[in-house]
Amino acid sequence: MDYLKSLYLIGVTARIKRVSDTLMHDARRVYEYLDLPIEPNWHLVFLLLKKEKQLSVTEISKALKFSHPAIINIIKKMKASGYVTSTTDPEDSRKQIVLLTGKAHKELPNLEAEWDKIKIAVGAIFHSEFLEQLVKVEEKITESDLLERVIEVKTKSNE
Amino acid sequence: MDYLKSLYLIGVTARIKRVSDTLMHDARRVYEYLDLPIEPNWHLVFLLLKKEKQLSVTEISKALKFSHPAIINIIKKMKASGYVTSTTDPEDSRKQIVLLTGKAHKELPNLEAEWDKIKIAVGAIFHSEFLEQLVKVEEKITESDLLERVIEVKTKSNE
DNA sequence: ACTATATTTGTAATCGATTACATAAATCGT
DNA sequence: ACGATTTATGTAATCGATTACAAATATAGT
Repeated sequence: MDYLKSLYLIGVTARIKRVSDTLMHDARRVYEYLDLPIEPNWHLVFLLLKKEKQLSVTEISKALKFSHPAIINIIKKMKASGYVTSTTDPEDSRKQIVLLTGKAHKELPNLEAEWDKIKIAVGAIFHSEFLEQLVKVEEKITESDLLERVIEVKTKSNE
Repeated sequence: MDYLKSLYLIGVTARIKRVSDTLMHDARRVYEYLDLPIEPNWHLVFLLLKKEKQLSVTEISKALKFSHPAIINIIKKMKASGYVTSTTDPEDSRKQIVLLTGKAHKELPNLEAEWDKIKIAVGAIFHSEFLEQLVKVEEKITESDLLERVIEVKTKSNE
């Protein structure tokens, strides 16, 4: 009864987008419900900076695979909320070095307790079999993206 | 070396979004490359209307799981390109009945030949094992969304 | 040393789609 | 039959993120 599912390969892109959008939307609702004083996106920045101590904007954008303007925007908001500070790199004055504040470190244990709850809920939706398949899809896309594959198909069809 | 992958369940949402965004973006590039006179989104509307002959805006939005303003926008553009027409339902003057034009039916075979190429390329990225896992994820989300699951986890943790 | 190129950051414009809001028409309950 | 509610379409505002553009600094090649 699900039209998109009935299309198999034709509908798969739309279905992935639907899952993705639903998840992003629900994540915001979860953060509101849990009364977390941060946005879902900040989560990954927190974890990354906790691990790496200090990183430039570009380094964060590469690690999280967001565009750099997206990271600049997130950092701006996190700074306004007092969770990060940034200083100009003395060795390369183009770079902004971003790091967590004392407030961030103080609140991290509480945030982590809440993130653990979300993680359990996420784990109930995505089992390891899905994760394994997702890795394979990511590898396929990295190996050759959709356009390259279409070009290949088209080339072969013209032989 | 991939930070998001190293996070497993914490990064899975961001990774799905990345796959989804990449795919949507690549689809546009593919349509440009193939010189198709339509937008990727129209594909599903074409197929749906071909099958059902005529549908209202709401029926299309439900079948494709897009918001109704998104469908209105797509239909507006498809109409401007001469692929669909719409008339007011004589039995319910609120409804717009949308159907494919002669031009659409005439061009469908060519479009379908191009869509087949894309389908082969998509099939090389998403194997049946992924599709099976995706169905399970969709079922899990339909069964209980992320917020409900977090509420459940939280309730249990307070016992 | 100097010029061309690459990198980093920041801002503006754009995009695709959603939620919120508005209006008209149909349906339901009394 | 009529008022209240639901449904369908349409528009505006908003959103999150991207691409395009700009400016400053660092690096590389000659």
